[in-house]
Amino acid sequence: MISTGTTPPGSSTSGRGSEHRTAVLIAGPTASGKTALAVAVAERLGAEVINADSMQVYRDLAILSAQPAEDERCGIPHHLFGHVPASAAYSAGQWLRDARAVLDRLEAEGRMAVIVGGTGLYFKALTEGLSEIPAVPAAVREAARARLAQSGPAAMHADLAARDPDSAAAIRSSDGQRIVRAWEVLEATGRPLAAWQAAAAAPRLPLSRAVPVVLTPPRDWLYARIDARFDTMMAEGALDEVRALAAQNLSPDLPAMRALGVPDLLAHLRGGLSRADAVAAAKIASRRYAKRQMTWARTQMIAWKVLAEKENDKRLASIFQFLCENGLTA
RNA sequence: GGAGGGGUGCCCGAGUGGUUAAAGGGGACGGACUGUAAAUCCGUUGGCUUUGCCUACGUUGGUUCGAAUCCAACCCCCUCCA
Repeated sequence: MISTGTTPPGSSTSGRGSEHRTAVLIAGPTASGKTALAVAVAERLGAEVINADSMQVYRDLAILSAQPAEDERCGIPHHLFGHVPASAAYSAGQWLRDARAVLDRLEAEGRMAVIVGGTGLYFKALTEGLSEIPAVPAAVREAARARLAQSGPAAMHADLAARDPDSAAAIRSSDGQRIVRAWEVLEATGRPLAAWQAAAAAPRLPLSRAVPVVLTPPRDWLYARIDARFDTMMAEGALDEVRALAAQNLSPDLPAMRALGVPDLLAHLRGGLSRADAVAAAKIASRRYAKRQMTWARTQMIAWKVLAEKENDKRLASIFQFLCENGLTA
């Protein structure tokens, strides 16, 4: 019940000195101002910043994923930004392992972490746990994808249902991506995905040990910022970034190749779309993504503290008030 | 000035007499979500006093039991000829 703006004194979140919170979690839609807020919080706490954004991990997407530039980091150590190549298919599981390693080190040093990003699933994995599932060999993954491409989602779903009814029942027959996932796990491990997921894993950082905040700025304000920011990205060389990506000849299925703006700018470079149309399409895709993020915040981050204001100093004040209530001072 | 084409819901666009509040797409809005999650997928989208009523296919009028669909006039847009 820390989701109601200002937490009244004496509520369940205060006065329990035994639990100490080791990280500030900052989530929110794209272009909501998370990066600047994270640095400001980290500065005051002597903390280090950890990325929780599925696209900012790719070094080839510095501009398009809006990774903080050197001067924006204000000398504070940043982790898991641009640490993997676009040719890699990163994942929530991989992120959780990477984040765990950084958190372990920071905790050993008695230092706090500010974990910031827009990927709801990553935060969920961190705070609620992610089932331990063996890695699926690349050959199996490719075979599963090939099967989807050939038979289509409905037929593959039917095949899955025959072999693994439990997993299939939880997936729509139109959801190719999840069907493939269930299929490849079954193929690789001989055990249904649903069975693996039924075994809960202990979360690395339960919410009770963190200060979780979600930014939920007014939508009109956000959408205007998204548009303006994409124009800035274009001015900063987004097209060159995509050109460099194209030169690598990567599979279009790779996560980095599907980052917001990449498919549209790629289409433009190949002549299928005017620059103006590509930019417009990228902005629309970004707004739709922001909307999904807000839905996630509203429905999945029930216990998070909601920061609806758009001014950074007000956001900071709310966060530090929350910290004080929990016996932490900057 | 002449010939032809066209004006449809927030936008694009199908529809040429009834089963059309009007296909499809886009946008917008709502939602799902345990390893591609900036992904993938689902729903809603004229109004209301909601088994019905009202408003709606450029405008006005007409034909018809019945019109977005046929006719007339007018307004606007595009192409070609002068």
